[in-house]
Amino acid sequence: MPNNQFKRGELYSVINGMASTAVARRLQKNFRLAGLEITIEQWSVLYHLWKEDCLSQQELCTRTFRDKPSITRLIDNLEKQKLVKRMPSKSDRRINLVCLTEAAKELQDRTIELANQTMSEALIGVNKEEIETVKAVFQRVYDNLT
Amino acid sequence: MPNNQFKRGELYSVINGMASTAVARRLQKNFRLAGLEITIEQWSVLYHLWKEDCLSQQELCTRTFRDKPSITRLIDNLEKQKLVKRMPSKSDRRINLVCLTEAAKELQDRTIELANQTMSEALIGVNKEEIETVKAVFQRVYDNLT
DNA sequence: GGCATATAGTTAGTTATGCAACTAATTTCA
DNA sequence: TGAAATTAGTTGCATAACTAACTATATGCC
Repeated sequence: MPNNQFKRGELYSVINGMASTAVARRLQKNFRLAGLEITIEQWSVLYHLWKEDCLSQQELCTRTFRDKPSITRLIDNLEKQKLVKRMPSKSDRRINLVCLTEAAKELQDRTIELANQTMSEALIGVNKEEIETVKAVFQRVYDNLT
Repeated sequence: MPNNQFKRGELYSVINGMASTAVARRLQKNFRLAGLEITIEQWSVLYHLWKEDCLSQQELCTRTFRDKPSITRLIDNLEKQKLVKRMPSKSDRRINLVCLTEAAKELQDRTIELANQTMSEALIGVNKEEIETVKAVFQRVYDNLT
């Protein structure tokens, strides 16, 4: 495999510090400019709940690639802002179902519009095949390591 | 441009949560298993100093894609562990030059070996052109947003 | 039934990130 | 020359990350 010809530390720097944080910072900034007081981390949780409401915390861990304490505290903060509510599951008393409030549902269109604008800006000059390659590589890296 | 056919939130999830943190977590774990008590963030600073010693904090901001307070505190912690030392610049008294200690120089070979192993594992089944595409896309995204 | 094991979630402690506001030194330029 | 603007670095505050250790509920199996 030709991997050994690659400067790995360089890719490490790139992956860990550059594009993801540039996108995240810009999206966060756009939220702020629009007067929205949520963090991108909180938004990424809401994003999954908009696709499917009332997920367990464990399910949110899986879908957002976070560990349990991180989700616990993100949900704590989202609950403080009255954007989600913890509901006890009836079938398994260990489980909290995390459900959207009306306020969170109203955020959906505005923030997704901002995210789309931000991603459009970020992806100027990047074609579809390149995006597919990035996604495939990331999936492969993730699968290799978990 | 075909970007509008792409589900942007999906890429956002991928970029923000998946591969980079999987790589970071694995590298951090490998450091721990080897008995090395440094964080990957600290390592990424050392990595740039191994390439060129005695950089200013501002230069480290640029090279590691971090802001000034982050570098200030990373250097604080590295200094506590006696891995770097702040040296006042003679030509400009505003500047701290961050220089490696002997202890940090001894870490270089061991940790770079671990990073190479980790990246090899992460990149199994990913070919050179795909890596080049990822790097190019990330550079483009970064340039688009900064 | 009851004990061992697994799973869901929380808490504590340390590190890191981002922003805003600050000090100190340097540069610009009228 | 000297005031204004710029640059380097620090500090305070809030949020978020990971690990390890914890509680509570559910499941497996003898």
